[in-house]
Amino acid sequence: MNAEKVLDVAMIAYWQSDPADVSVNAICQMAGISKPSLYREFGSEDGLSRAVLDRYAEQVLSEMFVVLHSGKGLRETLAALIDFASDDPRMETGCLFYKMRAGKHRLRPETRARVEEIDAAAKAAYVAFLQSSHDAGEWPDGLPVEAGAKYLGEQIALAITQRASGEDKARIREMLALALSVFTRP
Amino acid sequence: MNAEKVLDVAMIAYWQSDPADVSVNAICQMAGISKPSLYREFGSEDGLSRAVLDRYAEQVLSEMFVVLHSGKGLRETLAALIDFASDDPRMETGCLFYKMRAGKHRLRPETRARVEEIDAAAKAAYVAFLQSSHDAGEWPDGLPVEAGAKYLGEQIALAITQRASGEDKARIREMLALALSVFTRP
DNA sequence: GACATAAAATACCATCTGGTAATAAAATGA
DNA sequence: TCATTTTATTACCAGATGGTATTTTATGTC
Repeated sequence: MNAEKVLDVAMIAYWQSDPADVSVNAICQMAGISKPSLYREFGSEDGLSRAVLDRYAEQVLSEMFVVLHSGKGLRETLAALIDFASDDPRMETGCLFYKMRAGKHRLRPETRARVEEIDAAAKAAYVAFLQSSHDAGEWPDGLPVEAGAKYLGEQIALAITQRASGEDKARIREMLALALSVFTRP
Repeated sequence: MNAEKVLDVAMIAYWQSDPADVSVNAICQMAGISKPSLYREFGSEDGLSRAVLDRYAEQVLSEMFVVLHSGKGLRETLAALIDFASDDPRMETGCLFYKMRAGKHRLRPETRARVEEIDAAAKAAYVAFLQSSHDAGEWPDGLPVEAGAKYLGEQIALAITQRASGEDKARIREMLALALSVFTRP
């Protein structure tokens, strides 16, 4: 019984469809283990999904944060975000974190709390990025950093969520670029 | 056994939480009827949810379309859409149609087909509205009408979906206004 | 080999789901 | 008034869900 293998199997299953649509039984079957084994390792379904989310955060989400903390300019970073959201093959079936956030009311306490933590961390990263752009003077007048950060985060989430529903990549890029053009207005 | 009353009860339940989280049993209990009564009237859960969606379309969605077909100018209509999405008390718990669309993979065939119909009708309404704005000359260069329509529709959906998650109305308005400002750039 | 210990699996539990067969109640017609 | 037909209810079904008590299998130690 390999805990890491189980986490991988569960992560892929949750990620490709939706956490709410994948049962503990199905995960056991896919991982080739018995249910009591899984429950001894993770305690509950909540414990499992929380562990999966942890793994997803450090394996996938961390790379998104890298883009935000690259220290490059506003335009370049926005372009990288657009590339990631609309073209990266890893986001082809959407983002597990956004799927969990969208169905937050269906999550049990541990996982839900972790989702909120990550959400707060992401928001902080967006704020830090936009604040540094503001300090560098590349920032439109009359738009508070906090509001811009929230807006940016939601637009990225929307784009990635649309990837999960099979939307055309070119169109997603087009729309996201349009949405983010408010940051680079002449 | 009053079919309309059952539809009302089911609509409110689906609308306030989420279609996927309300069981047939729960609806029967809330409506004070027995399950076989419901099944004789609507045939299946799919039949019920489809009937609920029909009712929702003619009672609620129709009013959104009225705004689009009012014949007013671009700015005024966008302002009305922003008002509706971010302030209308009926959207306080989100939009039943958007909830169904977001969980489309969980719907059975009848209801799913109806969702797709309504989606197409909404898209057509957005296109018609933007086309008339284009013909009136109040339209930014370099943005195809089709792309603008899709963008507009998704931004409204995003705003209303955020209402369902308890987001602050003022902030939603702020973000939606920012997103739609691309249509009224100087 | 015998024995304790840890890890696994089988088989089960209560609860819920959508859906129905059998049945009782009530309305309707002659 | 009595028989027929509608309408509603009770009681049930098979299947799935999250979760466990019990039993089996392996692993090391004397």
